[in-house]
Amino acid sequence: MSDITNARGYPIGEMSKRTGVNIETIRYYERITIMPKPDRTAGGNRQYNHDQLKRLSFIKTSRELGFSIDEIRELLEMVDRQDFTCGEVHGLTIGHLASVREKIKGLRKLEQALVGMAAECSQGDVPDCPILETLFEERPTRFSDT
Amino acid sequence: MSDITNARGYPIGEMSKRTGVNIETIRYYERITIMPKPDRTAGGNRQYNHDQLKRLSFIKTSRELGFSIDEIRELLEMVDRQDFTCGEVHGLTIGHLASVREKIKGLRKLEQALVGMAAECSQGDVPDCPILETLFEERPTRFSDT
DNA sequence: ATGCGGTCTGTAGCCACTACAGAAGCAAGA
DNA sequence: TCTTGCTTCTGTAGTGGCTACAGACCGCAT
Repeated sequence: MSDITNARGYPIGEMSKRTGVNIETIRYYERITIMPKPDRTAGGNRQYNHDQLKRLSFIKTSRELGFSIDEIRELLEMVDRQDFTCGEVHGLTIGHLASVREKIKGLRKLEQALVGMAAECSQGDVPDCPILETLFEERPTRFSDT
Repeated sequence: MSDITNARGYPIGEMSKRTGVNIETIRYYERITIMPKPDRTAGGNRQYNHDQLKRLSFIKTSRELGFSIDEIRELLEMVDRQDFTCGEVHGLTIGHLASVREKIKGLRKLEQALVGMAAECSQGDVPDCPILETLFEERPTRFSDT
């Protein structure tokens, strides 16, 4: 728990604890080259530095925000090359925001459809169910092209 | 376009056109046994009947409503065995509805976070971006545990 | 020296498809 | 009957973003 640990670098488990990213996932990120190959101990164990911790944390936060790995790769490449402008990053974010809103819209429609079906249902012991009837319609008007 | 086609059964392409399910996906559904093995022509091509068309259409609609393959399998098994009650189906639907609402909630939070980040951004030509700064925070308060 | 937990590599599995390759079927026209 | 051209066939591998092993090795405390 001293800063010597810090100076020596973080083993992978420490990285995992600090960021909340699974150990297997950290190695996966290295394999797909969004995390760099870290230093190794004499015995071959990974040793990360503080920059790498920040990078992993960046990836984690971005994933939580729903950015795809490719989008994150793009962001990180801009950061690495130091040649991004605020406008570019903004654009990427807005684009992602649009797709999130699309997803929400889709899920809302879906929610309404489910609510509608459930409302028609008696919930009784009878083997006669309006939900199944809806699902068995050949061209359910519910989802036609709204 | 006559009903003779109908009497002979539908080839897989016709099934695909009528339901909007990809041909490869129809074969996949057969492989994972949520669609039955259909009859074959002398030459070995699949020939579906009307019940199978209805079944595929059921699967398609359910997928559009976000039911997982396993949930659909469960519904279909109840239908096949004829031993479901309206209450059971209702339960499955309500359970699914809850998970859809969870997803919407998550996406809304995510949306707000993105909006917040984007709002702070000047969108200018400067290589100094509050969005990236947020992403690089070690423990972004934005997502801590709300 | 020993024990025990952390870490290593490599591979396979998850979900729900999708995308081929290369061969064979099928219907219509010449 | 033959050809043309579309459809369908099987089997396998790839997608995204991890996750889960197995079996061996590392590193630190006692």
